[in-house]
This record gives sequence, structure tokens and C-alpha cells, in this order.
Amino acid sequence: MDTAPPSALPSAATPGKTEGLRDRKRRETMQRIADTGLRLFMENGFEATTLDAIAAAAGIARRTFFYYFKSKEDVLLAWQGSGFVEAIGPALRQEPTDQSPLAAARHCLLTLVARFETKVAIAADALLRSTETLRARKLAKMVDMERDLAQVMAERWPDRPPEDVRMAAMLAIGALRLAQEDWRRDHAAHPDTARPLADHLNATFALLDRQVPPVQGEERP
Amino acid sequence: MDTAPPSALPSAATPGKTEGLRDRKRRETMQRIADTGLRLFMENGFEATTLDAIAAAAGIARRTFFYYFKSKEDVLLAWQGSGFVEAIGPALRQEPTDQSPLAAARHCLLTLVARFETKVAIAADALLRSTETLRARKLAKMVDMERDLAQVMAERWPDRPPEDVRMAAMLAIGALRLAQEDWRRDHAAHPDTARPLADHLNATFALLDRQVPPVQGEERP
DNA sequence: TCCAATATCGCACTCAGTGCGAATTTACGC
DNA sequence: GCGTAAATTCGCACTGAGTGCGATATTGGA
Repeated sequence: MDTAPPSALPSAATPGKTEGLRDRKRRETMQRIADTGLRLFMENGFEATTLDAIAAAAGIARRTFFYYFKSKEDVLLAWQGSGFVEAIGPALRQEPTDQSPLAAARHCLLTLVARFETKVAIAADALLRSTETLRARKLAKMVDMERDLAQVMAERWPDRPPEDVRMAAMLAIGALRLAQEDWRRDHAAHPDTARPLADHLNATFALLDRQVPPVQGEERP
Repeated sequence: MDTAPPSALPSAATPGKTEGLRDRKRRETMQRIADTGLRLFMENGFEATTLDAIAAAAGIARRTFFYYFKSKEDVLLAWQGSGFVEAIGPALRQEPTDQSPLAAARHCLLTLVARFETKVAIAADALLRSTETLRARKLAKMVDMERDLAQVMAERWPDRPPEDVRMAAMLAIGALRLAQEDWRRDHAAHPDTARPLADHLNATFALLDRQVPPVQGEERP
């Protein structure tokens, strides 16, 4: 039914090897659980959907569910932007280093955001707001993204002091979060004429620039 | 045993009235639960401490616990900086408005941080890092602070565009979060010679200024 | 003093998540 | 092919958090 695949299987990935039957089945099962879970969540809500319902609908035993996911929440979390979290590191590695880390982050976030603004991601995001702990865990994921971002930045801009790149990562993810809030509000107020997330992200970064204009060889894209 | 009181009772506060016996007992009971909970958490860890243990040690029935707290997590969350979250709004209202919102936030955070760097707050904070959901919910609380901050800023600097003050609030709380990370790392590495949180907060704001120098009538304190 | 609101409590229940271990399936070297 | 080790699936029983319901006690105020 759905397109974008969740990630992160229990055991470590085997990079070079060709994927055997075992791995394929595992991936398929995990995907099936994730699909089923999201579908049931959308139909009945997150809390009203029991683990047993997911397991039954996915054709596995209750106990097997926990072999693939640590918790019910993790099923939904796996749809967090449908791979956005995992894509951001690699995306930043593609960026040229003749721009500032913040400008690079801005550019690659704009690209990613456009790629991941799908129906499924939007539905999952709405569900992510239905519970206190889910809202909280989404924030935790953004902090994870911030850490990854800072990590990659530190690798690619080794000349810049680490505190600077960490600050840049914080600014970038903070801007992303504010932009997402605006975007959601926009959609709630004008469901038809709402602008894409990328627009809001641009506006938020522009705001950041204004409040805090670029320095030292930073350019605006 | 402890000093700082958790807050937020079930029913709304009665501002002008003198506090009757009923209210006092309620506050006492809630405080006793919070104290007992924190003590047991510190002794045995968060997950190893059951609700029944807290209820028994606090001298109440298991069912009564849920009359005061929504969940076990909330007992610990109530110690979040021991009132820091609630103090930030009022503190910002005291700040003069001839400085920029960000500068004001910086100043009042510096003050608060010094006031709330207590043994209890530190212990509670360590416990808040022992579980994924607790970590996440702490972040959620910081976002709540960000919202409150933006709210008060909007009231007190009505001339500034709301997006600007929200961005300023994001920057301030983001800086607070990074500073707290540094401070914790500092304590982990040099338990004896570690610098106070206020120092790290100063450093982080300085970094923010550098990455993003102040504009438009902003001054450094 | 009586009434209504608040507070305390017990009971039974649902559901998430875990520990243990058995049964099954797959990968892989021989 | 064959056998072994590892990975996967599953059932069962258990703990513990949180809820719904309703009964009882306590308190504030008319």
C-alpha cells in the first residue's frame, strides 16, 4: 500500500554482500508490520490500536512483533518523515564546502523537504501529534538529526571550530522545526491554498538571516 | 528532605483567596509523593521503582497516586529544574524592554540558571537521562518553555514582529540546551573543577553572537 | 447541622512490554 | 545432500502502568 520503507533492522547491515533470502524476508516482514500499523493507526487512532491488532493484521504472533520493533511507538516513529532522518547525513555530504555549514544545511534541507512532503509523511506526522509521548519523541528525533548534522559538518568543515558547527546544526534544525510548525498552521488555516513546506523553510531561514545576518564568506543561495 | 516544590495541582489555582486547610493538605500530599518518588528513584533507579512502592512509601493508596499525578514520569518531570520552567515567564516580565528580546532572555536565563543549580535539580536531571521517553519529555518541556518565552516576549515587545520574537525564543532555549549539554560533559570529565552552568550559558550565547552578531540596538550585557 | 464538593480508596480490567524456552527455518561449510 | 549453527517465529506466563467505576470518608460553606 505504501511506498517509503522504514529502516534500521536489528542486526547490523552487511554493506557489500548481496542480499540473501533471509534478509529479504526480514525486510518484507518489517515493512508489512509498519504498513499495517500505520494503516490501523490512521483508521482507529494510535491509542485505540492495540499491539495484538497490528500483529494479527500483519499475520505474525504478538511475540514476533517485539522481535522487529521495540514498542508500538517505534512503528509510527519509523515513518517519521519516511526516511528524512536517515537521508539528511548523506545529503549534507553532497554539499560543496565552499559555503558555510549553515548555508549548506539550509540548501540540503530545502531539497530533502521537497522530496519528503508526501501524503504518507503528512498522515504519520498528524498521528505523531496525537499523544504527549509521541510529540516528545518526535522532538528527540530532531535532536538526533541535529547531532548527525553536527557530526557530518565537523567532518566536512574540519577548519571550523566544533562549537561553531554544533551551533550551526542547532540553528538549522531549529529553523526546520519552526518552519514545520508554520507549515502545519498554514495547512490548518487554509487547507487548499497552503504553501509547501519548502516555502516556509525558506521564510524561516530568511528570518534567521535577518535576526542574525550571515558573516564570514556566507552567501545567500 | 527536599526544598523546591513541584507545582500545578489538578484544579485551577485560587489567586486572591487565603489558602484553606484543604488546599494545604493537598499541596502537602502532592509534595510528599514527589519527595518520596524522587528519593526512591535516586535509590533504585527510575524503572526499578514501581508505582506501588511510591504509593506505599508516601502512605497513600495506589489509586490515589493517579489523583495527583498522571503518570510515574510526571513525578520526575515535576522536578524538572525544580520550578525553572514556571519561573522563566515571570522572570522575563521583570526585564527592561530597552534591550532586545534575545538579550533580555539571555540575562534572565543567566540569573535563573544560577538560582536553580541545586543538588536536587542535578540529581533529577541525571534521572531524566536514564530513559528514552524521559529524555524526550524533557525536550518537550523545553519546547514548552520556548512557547512561554515567545508569549511573554510578544507581550512585552509588541513592536517587534511575532516571528522575530519566536525566533529569538528558539535561539535562547536552543542556547540553553547546548549550554546544558556542555555543562554536563564538563561535570562528567572534571567532576571537581567543573564550571557552573552560568559560565557555559555565557559561552554558548557568546558563540551565538559570534556566529550571528547582534544587530539593531542590541547590546552586550 | 446538613449539603455538596473534594479526597481517598478498592477492585477489576486492559494493555504494553519482558523473560524463558521450545519449535521451526535458513545459511553455509563439508 | 547433510548436518550444524544461527536466525526467526511463537506460546506462555508474568510484571507493571494506567483506567473506569463506584463506594466511602472528609471537608468547606450555607
